[in-house]
Amino acid sequence: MKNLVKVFKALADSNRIRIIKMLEVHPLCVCEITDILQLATSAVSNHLSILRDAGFIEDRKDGRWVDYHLQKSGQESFVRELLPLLEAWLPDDRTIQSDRRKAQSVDRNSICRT
Amino acid sequence: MKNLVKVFKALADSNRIRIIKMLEVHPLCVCEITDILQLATSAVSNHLSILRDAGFIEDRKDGRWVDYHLQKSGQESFVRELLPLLEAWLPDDRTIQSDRRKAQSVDRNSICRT
DNA sequence: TTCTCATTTCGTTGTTTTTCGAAACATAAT
DNA sequence: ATTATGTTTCGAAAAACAACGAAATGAGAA
Repeated sequence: MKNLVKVFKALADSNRIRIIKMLEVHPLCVCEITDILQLATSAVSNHLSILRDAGFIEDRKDGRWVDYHLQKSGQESFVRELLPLLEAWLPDDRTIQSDRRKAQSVDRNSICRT
Repeated sequence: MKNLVKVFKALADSNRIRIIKMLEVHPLCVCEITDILQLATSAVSNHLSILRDAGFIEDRKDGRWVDYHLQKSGQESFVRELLPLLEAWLPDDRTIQSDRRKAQSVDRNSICRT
């Protein structure tokens, strides 16, 4: 029960739903997500840790970046059943469409060095 | 998107999940749910209005009571797809089991007149 | 109508959440 | 080793949320 509430809490925020929907395109690092969401890096990092603790995503070091990707076959059964639903949802949402377009074309090398 | 967040926010609370799981047994009025959750009536009423606004439940007047029931075939597609998942989840949760047992045997006539 | 009683709304309190900027960390590059 | 840079953690401020009791509402019963 506690786990299920944690899973739904993770989904109860529009920025975190945007993150999941852009990770459906392909893995992204923190600075790329920050660039798309237009939030402070610390806020994005916090959202990512909430999604990770709920079982939706996993991180992997890649050079000096940390890539986040969806855990479609993770151990959390709630997540395994919810991710396919989410994948079919919001196909016509303007914000989601724009996010995903940006996710396809971001280049971390040109974006991150402020 | 706004709707989807509203749906997940509605599920991001253990008392509201308990309500949904007990309504799977059969419709209940506010005072019966209050008796099972052991909350103030006003708190239960508020939870019910959040679930109603999200599309999970509907109310119907029955004498001086208001019965709430699940909207399995409602118009909100997110809810229509989520309710079957929820129905399969938490079968072994002690709190849920106890709630559902109580839901089967509550008698509003003996419970409500304080 | 008047009374009763289940339910909703209101006002308040304490907790949780979201966000930011700054500081701390970690790791490549020089 | 030292610097540079992507990420995380910390501390604080504002907003959102859940709970309660009391007052208001509204629909049956008398």
